[in-house]
Amino acid sequence: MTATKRVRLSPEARRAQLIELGVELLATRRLDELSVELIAQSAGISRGLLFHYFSSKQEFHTEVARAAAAEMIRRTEPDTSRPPVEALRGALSAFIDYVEENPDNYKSLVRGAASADLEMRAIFDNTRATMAQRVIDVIAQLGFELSDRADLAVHGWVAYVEECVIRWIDSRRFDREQLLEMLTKSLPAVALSASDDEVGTLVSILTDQKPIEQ
Amino acid sequence: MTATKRVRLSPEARRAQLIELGVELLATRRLDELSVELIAQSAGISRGLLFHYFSSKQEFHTEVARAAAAEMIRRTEPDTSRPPVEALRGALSAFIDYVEENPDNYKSLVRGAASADLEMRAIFDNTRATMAQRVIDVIAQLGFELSDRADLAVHGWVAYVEECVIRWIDSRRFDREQLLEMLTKSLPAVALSASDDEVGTLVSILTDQKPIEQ
DNA sequence: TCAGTCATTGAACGTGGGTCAATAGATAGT
DNA sequence: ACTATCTATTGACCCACGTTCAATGACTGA
Repeated sequence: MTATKRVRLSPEARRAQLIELGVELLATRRLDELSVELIAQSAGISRGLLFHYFSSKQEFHTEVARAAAAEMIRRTEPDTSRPPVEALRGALSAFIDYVEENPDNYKSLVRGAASADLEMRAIFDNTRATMAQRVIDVIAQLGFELSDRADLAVHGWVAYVEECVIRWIDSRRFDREQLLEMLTKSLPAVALSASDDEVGTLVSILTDQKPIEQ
Repeated sequence: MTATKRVRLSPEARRAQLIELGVELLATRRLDELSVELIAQSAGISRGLLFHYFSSKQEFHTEVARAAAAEMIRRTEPDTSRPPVEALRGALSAFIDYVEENPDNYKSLVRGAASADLEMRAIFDNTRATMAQRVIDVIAQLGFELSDRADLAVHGWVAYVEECVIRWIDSRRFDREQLLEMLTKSLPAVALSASDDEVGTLVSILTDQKPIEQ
C-alpha cells in the first residue's frame, strides 16, 4: 500500500523494529502463523531483507518469543521490598493482569510455540524457571528449605498457575479476587504436600501465621 | 526400497494403517515433523494417496493426535472398583508408567502440538477435561461438592501433574515412589486451597482420615 | 561531486503441501 | 477364462513459502 521509496535504517533499528512488530502481531496470530510474507508486508520491506537480520524464519521466531517472554517477566517482577507473601500476591496479580491484557498474545506463546525447536523450548523452560525461582526465593525468605520434591512442585505450580489463569479468563465463573486468593493459597499447599513437613506447618501457612521457628 | 507393485487395501485398513504409523513415528519425531513425504515413504505409498484419506496434512495430524491421546486415556483409566484414593493413586501410577515408556511420544504430544489449529486444541482440552473429570468423580465419591474454584483447580492440577512428571523424568532426583506420593497428596491440597473449607477438613484429608460427615 | 559502503531489493530456486486425470488391482457376472 | 466395472493408487503438475544472491541505490566522508 504505502509505496514509498526505500527507507534505509540502521541495522539495530531495523532489527528492533522487526522483533517488536513480530510481538505485536502475536496479539492476533499464533507464532507459527507469522509468515515471512506477513512480516515483510507489515514492515514495508521486501521478504529478502528479513534474512539480512535473521538467519532463518525459525531464528526470527525465537527472537520474537524471547522478546515477548522478557516482556512478561518484566511485567510480573515481584516487589522484593515488601513482605514475602505480599510480594507473591503482587506478582500473581501482575501476572493475571498481563494475561488479561494480552490474552491472545499470551496464549500464542504458551500454547502456540512450545512445540518448535530446542532453542524455543529453552526459552520457555527459562521463563518458567525464572518464575519458579522467584517463588523459591520467597519461600526461602519464609525460612523454609526446599527439598528436591518441593522444588519440582514449585515448577509444577507455575504450570498450574498458567493453566488456571488461562481457563479462568475463558470462563470467568468467579471474580478476579477469588482467583488471586486461590492461586496464592495454592502455592504453600502444593509445596508442602511435596515435603515431609508436619501438617502443623502447613496449617500455619494456610492460616497465615508465622512459620514455626526452627 | 521395497519396490513391490501396488498394494491395494480397503479404505478402512489403509486409513487405520496410516494413523497407527503416524503414532509410531511420534516416538522419534515431533508432530509437526511428520511430513507427507515421510509418511508416504514409511507406508510405501505415494504422497497423493494420503490426501485420498485425509483432506489435508493438518487433518491427518489431528487424527494422529486423537489416536495417541485416546491411547493415553485408555492406559490410565482408573479402577473404579477400588476405594477412591487408591483409584486415584493407581491412575497416577499408570500415568507415570505411560510417560516413562513413551517419553518422547508424550512430549511430542503435550508440548509439540498444543500450538496448532482449533481442532487440535480441542483434542487436548478434551483429554485434560477427561482426566480432570475422573478426579472430580473420585472427589465426589469422597463426599465433597466442588465449587467453581475447586473445579478450576482440578484442571490446573492436571497441568501440574503433567509438568511434574515430565520434569521428573528428565532429572530423576528422587525415586518414583516419592513422586507418586507427592502427586497423590497434591490433589487434595490444591483442591482444598481453592475452596472455603475449614483447615480442619484439609488436615483430615492430608492425614488420610475420613472426611468429616456433614 | 565523486567513491565507497552497505542496507535493500527483486528475481530465481528448492522444498513440500495439495490437485487431478490416468492407471491398474480387485471383484462380479457371463 | 474372459471381460466389464469399480475404485484404490499413482505420478505429474501447480503453487505457496522459505531462502539465496547478484544488482541497486541511499547514505557518508572526502
